[in-house]
Amino acid sequence: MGPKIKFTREQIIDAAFEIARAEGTDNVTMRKIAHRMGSSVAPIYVNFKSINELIEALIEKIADIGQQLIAEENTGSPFADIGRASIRFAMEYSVLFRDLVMKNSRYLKGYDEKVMPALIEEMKKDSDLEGFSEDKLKEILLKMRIFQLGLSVMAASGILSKDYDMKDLTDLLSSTADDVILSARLK
Amino acid sequence: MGPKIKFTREQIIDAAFEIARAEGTDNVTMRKIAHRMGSSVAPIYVNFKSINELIEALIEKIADIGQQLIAEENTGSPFADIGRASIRFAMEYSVLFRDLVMKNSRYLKGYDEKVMPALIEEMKKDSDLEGFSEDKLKEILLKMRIFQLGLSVMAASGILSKDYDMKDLTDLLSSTADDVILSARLK
DNA sequence: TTCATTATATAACATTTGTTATATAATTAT
DNA sequence: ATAATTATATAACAAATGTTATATAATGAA
Repeated sequence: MGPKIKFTREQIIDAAFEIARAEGTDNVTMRKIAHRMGSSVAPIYVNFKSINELIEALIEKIADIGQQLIAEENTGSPFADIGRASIRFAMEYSVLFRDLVMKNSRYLKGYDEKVMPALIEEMKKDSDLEGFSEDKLKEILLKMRIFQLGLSVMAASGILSKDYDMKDLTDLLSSTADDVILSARLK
Repeated sequence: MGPKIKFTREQIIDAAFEIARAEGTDNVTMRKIAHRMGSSVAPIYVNFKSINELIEALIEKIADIGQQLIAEENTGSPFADIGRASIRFAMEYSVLFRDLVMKNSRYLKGYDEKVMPALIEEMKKDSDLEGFSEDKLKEILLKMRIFQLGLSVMAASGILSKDYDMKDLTDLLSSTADDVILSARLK
């Protein structure tokens, strides 16, 4: 009963994603999505009640991509993997990264709070971090989250010279991790 | 020759600033500024050719306020002063800070490039930093700029728990500075 | 085959915003 | 005092956008 569906919910989100990736989530409009799909706005309103609902779904997709990047970085140390994934996200999706940090930080916050306890557990198994109290581990993690965020923002905002590539940034990240850990060791 | 001027360029920028402070630069409109001043849009168009020109002037005012905060933090160590000023800016003007970092990072970049050499010179006079090569000083400065940015973004984005106050953040900043310097000392 | 359903297209409407044309009135030069 | 100047107000226009009403046509059920 009814014609075949030509435009799915997923296609709509994908189209929105491509626009957001290039222009930011603020520049995603119903008509732009429709134009990119070669449709009118009608199929969009069948799948989403409003533009807000659509943007909400889009933000979730963006967050999912962040997760996917983390899953791809798999060196066995989740601590370092998340750092690298964050920097990759900031470099490859700089516009979206800025959107996420600037206007949807609740996603970062929520993710942080969800992952932190697991990271602390991972840190306890790390031989480099043996003998530290739980509080000390938390302090180290906090400092590294802060550094990682600063580095990601710099990469996404073009504040850093273009000379820095992915390797330079991850080296900087691990060098600073060493600094923080070494200094904690000596106290 | 003509009626008295009731709305100056400065008043216009001030009104725009208050709107931007609360709602972000994207939400500054001609009509909102006019309404806040109790005028029509006419006086604005006498002083600015377009909304873009006005926003440009607004961004400059925002950057000026950043400068002013730095000037107010005067402990003799520009290195630390800038860090504290950045955090204060992020906390007191969180919406504007995010605007500046995420959409107008060229201002930060330009400021950075202008101030970096002077900061390096200051670092050379710092007794805590005696004996380091110029390259080593640059690395330390870079790491601290990154950490400071991350901390400011966290403060501005509400990613950090509300428990952290200005003192906690500056303590965290100087503790990490110690980490980086100590670690550099040991290499 | 015929008809109900519904995915899609089109077009209209309301709102917001930048911008401009026109009118008004206050001030100053003469 | 009169006239020119101009700061301001008002209103209109155009463009962009979200949203909705209506029309069209494709599909499956009867």
